[in-house]
Amino acid sequence: MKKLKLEDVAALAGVSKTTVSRVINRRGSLSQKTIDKVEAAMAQLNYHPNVIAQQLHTQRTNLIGILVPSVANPFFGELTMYLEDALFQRGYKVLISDALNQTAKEERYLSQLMGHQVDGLIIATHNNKLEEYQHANLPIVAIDRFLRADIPVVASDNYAGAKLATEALIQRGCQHIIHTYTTNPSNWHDNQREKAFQAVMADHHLPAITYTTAFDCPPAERTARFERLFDEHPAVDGIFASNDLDAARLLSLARARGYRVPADLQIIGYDGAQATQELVPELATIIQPIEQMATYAVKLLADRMAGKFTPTSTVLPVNLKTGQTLKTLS
Amino acid sequence: MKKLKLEDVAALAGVSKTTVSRVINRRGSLSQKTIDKVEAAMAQLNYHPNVIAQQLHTQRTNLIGILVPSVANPFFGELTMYLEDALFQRGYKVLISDALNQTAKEERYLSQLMGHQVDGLIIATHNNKLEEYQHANLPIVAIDRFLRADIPVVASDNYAGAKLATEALIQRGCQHIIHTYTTNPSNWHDNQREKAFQAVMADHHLPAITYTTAFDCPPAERTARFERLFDEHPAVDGIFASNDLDAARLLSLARARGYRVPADLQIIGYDGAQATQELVPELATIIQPIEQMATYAVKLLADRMAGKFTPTSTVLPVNLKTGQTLKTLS
DNA sequence: CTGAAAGCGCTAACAT
DNA sequence: ATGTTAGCGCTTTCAG
Repeated sequence: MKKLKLEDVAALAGVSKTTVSRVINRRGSLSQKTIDKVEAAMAQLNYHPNVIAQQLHTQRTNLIGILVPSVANPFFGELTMYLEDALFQRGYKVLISDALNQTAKEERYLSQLMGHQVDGLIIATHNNKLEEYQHANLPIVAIDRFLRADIPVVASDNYAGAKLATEALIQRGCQHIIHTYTTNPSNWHDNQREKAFQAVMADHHLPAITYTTAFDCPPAERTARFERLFDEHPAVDGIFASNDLDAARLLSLARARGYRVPADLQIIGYDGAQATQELVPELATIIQPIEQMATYAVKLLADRMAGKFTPTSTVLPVNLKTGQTLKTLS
Repeated sequence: MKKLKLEDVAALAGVSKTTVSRVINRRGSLSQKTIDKVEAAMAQLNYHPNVIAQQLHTQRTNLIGILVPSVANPFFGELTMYLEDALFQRGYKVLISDALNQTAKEERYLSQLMGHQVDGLIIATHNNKLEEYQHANLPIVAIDRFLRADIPVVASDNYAGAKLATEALIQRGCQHIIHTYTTNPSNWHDNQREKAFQAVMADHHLPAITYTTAFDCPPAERTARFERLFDEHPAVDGIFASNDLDAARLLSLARARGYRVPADLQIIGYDGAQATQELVPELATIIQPIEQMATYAVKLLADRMAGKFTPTSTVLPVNLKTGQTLKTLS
């Protein structure tokens, strides 16, 4: 099967390439007769325009690159799904890139994505080497992380969420609360969740204990770290884990050690991806508005691409989901 | 910031466009001096070649489209991650498309993917309208579903997996076993897991009870269906759920009804995605070799694109993961 | 209303 | 070892 060109259609329809192009793009003025002829010819040949050639001219690909740490993580999987859907509705297709916490891979990606292969970029990864696209005048939107002053950020209300979580534990009688969270290059200097945790604990005159793990820490090591948490704080009666995967891990470690949840120990996570809620329905958590975050990010990106004014930062509200890992308030 | 062309670099380096092109592609013979000059010029201008123009010439995009039901599902999220990684290593980028169980969306996608915007396609969705790409001479590989005689399939050993699951329950004393699975256009005529379940049950002279849900059944309705399962079969003592999300759902419904797991009721799921194992570590399941499935699919696609011979069907082995939802064998 | 011709930015013969 | 020239398939002035 040889490649069909505009010319082949033109020849069959007995018109010029220009006319066929006009019919395809519904541009200029055509007689109905010509339109019919051309469309018949296209159908007969099963002709599909060569998108690449079209793009060469318009210099647009209608492709949006999205960088995530890993779609295998339920939160980012769901985020990706909503991003993809929102972009699809605006006529864009999605070039996905799983950074897999590998800085090298992410950098290669960024450099490849330049040269106008994508019309825009949505970034949700941690370990960005900003220099790579420092000079790119590519519209970019970041999700939940500050990249550069001129890149708009869409995030959920991390401070309010962490406050909700911490207060939920305190209200239910916890005295010995530990906060676990993941450190990464984009939050080490300004972690809203940690700040809220510290502030709420201070308000209640409680000691604020914190355990951190690196963003690229492998699962086994992460478990070891949490085992140590229980070794060092056997009297812990409340845990606020900054993501649901860690919360679930802590929950099962605690049960294995004989803690009764929520009687001895209460646990609350963070994220609230749909799949997580279905898999671990008993887990209390802070639900981020994943769909809205995606929708806003796409809207912002579209505005940027259209050269419109965009807010620097967009914060969306979160929700507390109680569950059997928390006591019921009397 | 205006657009940089090969010509700008050539001018700065004091050579011709061709030479710059040769330097970029490391083709032909160049003097080291020229190479240095050109690379300095590129660096100074922060020049990135226009990928679209390159593609117009080669008629290849190095883009592979992948169609999945939803990356928000841990199994497909993980599959996507591995596919992406394997493709990236071969120099391809991934155009992702979440069918979201919407036939209409999937069809629009398929038609857009034609016109040589992607060099190949990996399909893991259920509701394909094959006619759409009937005429496309696009290399395609399917994952876990038969699409057409000339499209190679990569799948895990569904028959062996279901056999393992069913026998695990029987070995542990289950007498009243129910199999739940999802029906979709690609398995209604030949569901290996259901067949294995039927066969093993028959071998043991046990009644084979089956509950099905449609692939596009919303979560709430799915839960209702499972509630009915318990209403109609209160004496159920073993459940083999054909995916882990359903298994987890059944587990929590059962606990809510007062079943002790595994004393009264044993449950085993299917899929074994990493995230699921971390979130619900107690769940016994059949682990599909997701990474290998992805690797093979990519290898097959690469072979197809290279015009090489490829097997029609590739079956990969699965593993039983026991867990606290099964009794321990004495 | 339609066609001829000039590019879009790059690569690959074909010179030199 | 390097430059000149002719396209890749399409869109778009500019004529008619």
